[in-house]
Amino acid sequence: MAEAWGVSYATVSRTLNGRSGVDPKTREKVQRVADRLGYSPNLHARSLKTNQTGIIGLILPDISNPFFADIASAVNKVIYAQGYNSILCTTGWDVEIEEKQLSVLLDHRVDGIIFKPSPELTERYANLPIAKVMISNAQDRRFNFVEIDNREGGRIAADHLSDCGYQAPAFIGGDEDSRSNRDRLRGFRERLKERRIELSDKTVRFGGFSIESGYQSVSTLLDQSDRPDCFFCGNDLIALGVLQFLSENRYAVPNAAGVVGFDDVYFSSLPQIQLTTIRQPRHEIGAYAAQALIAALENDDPRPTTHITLQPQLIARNTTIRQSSKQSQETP
Amino acid sequence: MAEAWGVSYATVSRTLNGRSGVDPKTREKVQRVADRLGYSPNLHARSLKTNQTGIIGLILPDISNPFFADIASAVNKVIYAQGYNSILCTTGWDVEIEEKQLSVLLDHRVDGIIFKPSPELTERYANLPIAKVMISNAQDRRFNFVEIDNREGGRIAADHLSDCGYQAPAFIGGDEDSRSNRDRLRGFRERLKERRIELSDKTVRFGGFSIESGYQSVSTLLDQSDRPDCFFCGNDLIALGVLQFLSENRYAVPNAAGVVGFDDVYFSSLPQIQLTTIRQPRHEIGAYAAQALIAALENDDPRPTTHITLQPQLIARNTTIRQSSKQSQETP
DNA sequence: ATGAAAGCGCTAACAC
DNA sequence: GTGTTAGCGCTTTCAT
Repeated sequence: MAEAWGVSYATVSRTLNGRSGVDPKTREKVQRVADRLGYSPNLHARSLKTNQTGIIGLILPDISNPFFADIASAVNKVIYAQGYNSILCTTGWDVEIEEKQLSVLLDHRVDGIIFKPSPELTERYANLPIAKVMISNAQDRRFNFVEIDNREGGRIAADHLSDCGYQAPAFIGGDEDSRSNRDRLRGFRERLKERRIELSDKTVRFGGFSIESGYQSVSTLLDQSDRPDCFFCGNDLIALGVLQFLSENRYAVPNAAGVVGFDDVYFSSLPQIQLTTIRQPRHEIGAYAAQALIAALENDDPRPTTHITLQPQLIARNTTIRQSSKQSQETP
Repeated sequence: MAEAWGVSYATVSRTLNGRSGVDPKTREKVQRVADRLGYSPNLHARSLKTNQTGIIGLILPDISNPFFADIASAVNKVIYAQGYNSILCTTGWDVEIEEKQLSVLLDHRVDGIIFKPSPELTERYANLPIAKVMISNAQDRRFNFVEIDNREGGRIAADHLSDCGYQAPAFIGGDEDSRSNRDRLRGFRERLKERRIELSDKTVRFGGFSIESGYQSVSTLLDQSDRPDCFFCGNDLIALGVLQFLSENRYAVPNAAGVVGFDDVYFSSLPQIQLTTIRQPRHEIGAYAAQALIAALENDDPRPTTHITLQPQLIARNTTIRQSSKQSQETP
């Protein structure tokens, strides 16, 4: 701000930051000049001095995936309200890009980060001397985290498919390295076992978290001799791919084949889709994560304090056989 | 970087930025120390000096909308590759928030911005002394812009619905203030007129760009005495809302009612949806915008040079009556 | 090839 | 209530 005006820089700073100790008249005068000049404070200079940037870093795999888009959206809503902004980094599920992006965020001296890590990078994140919140995963109490009880989600799916009377379940996952996916499979398998249904390795497939991947996997599974009669999918995109293949190949859903997704992306509820799925409260994930980060930012004790495990929920729709009984239906 | 090591800051700077004029031995030594210390350059300090931040601002209405999510995704992909990062700001279609976010970006001294403006703020953007690319809209040659020929999109829809034999078209738009929406309506109406079909004001409705809005609007339209037999919707979300209502109320699509969307969001192609729509090349929009911005950044002449108008395309699927003839079908 | 030093725009003592 | 000033971590002349 041009100091061509008759006050010192200190006074300007005090005024513009609403600090006390400025004569109301001076304050008003400065404010007017600032407005007239369209003054915009240089946040970099401020950051240099204060070691605060008002920016939080968000590392997510893929924002074209509505699941992450909604999380990002919820995070932003919360942090905007607190005067923060975010730099969103997407990794495309690529570890190297993720590492690179992380460095960039650090170079930008973000106040904190919210991230969905690839497993390989967990240690790297753990050692970061910065406020952070991890989304999903690992029950690693070195972090603040917000996660979904994926194992329970798997159990819920197993119960439901079994209740529906399906006999030959299959699991179609995304990335095999994904911890959340493994947990879903684990819960699925263990609950099936309790119900005396075996989930053989031949009916477990991994691909990616995409429509195409689901389409591919189900095509392979139905080529085998022991055909599954139902599919628990790692996410809704995969399930949509499965449904697409089933529809194209004239498999009757839900009677000839049941499909359960994971996430409850918003279009899963459309009348034309009506996908039975395990809902993750995406908005809550993002909102809680943001709140946790802001709490960490305002807390000088660096030890993690937030460990939130959110419960998934069965949303029974039309891609599995309707049960008359006690299930939770979409419209109770 | 602690200067506890026997070289001057200048040498460190030269080394780390790959400037010439450093003895290879010194260079290596410095590099090693930097690596060992996990040195992370303070980008704010650098920015203060260089007036460059390597950050570009992205202002979009709503990232939960897959249309904008895909644009953001494409933008990021391109700018990452050039060593830039982005701050993504979402406005929730709220002008005040948009203005606020814009100020924040300016305070952060972003190198440039890519934005989808609300009409009220266009002047504000125009006066910004910063590299910028506008997405969609206004044919305003004061800007670099990447836009869709919305009017042509409306004409295409009119041609198609008319070819299908529908007689009583309706238009269900999003925000009435949206220029792109008005252009679609304009093209729609003018082409209908050429074909001797009148689009009365009673069959034109606006709401928002959401499923709920489409659902509401169609319900009102079908309550009227002159019932439309087909709907051209401002975007695919609206169309999905329309389809939902139609499905719940047992209107047979496409025979009793035709529906055309706009955007071709990826789930519109699902077997269960098969929405006829006017495709916008979302990825191209984002990619071109990013390229244009980078070009502007590297060009010291501030005058806008990029004016790209992308053509929408009819994707005929199952929510309109199939034509045997010359239409462009999804799978030719 | 390297160092010294100024200065980017701001904040926060500290003095008056 | 206001001004002076040091310094945040860098880049970049200008000397040497």
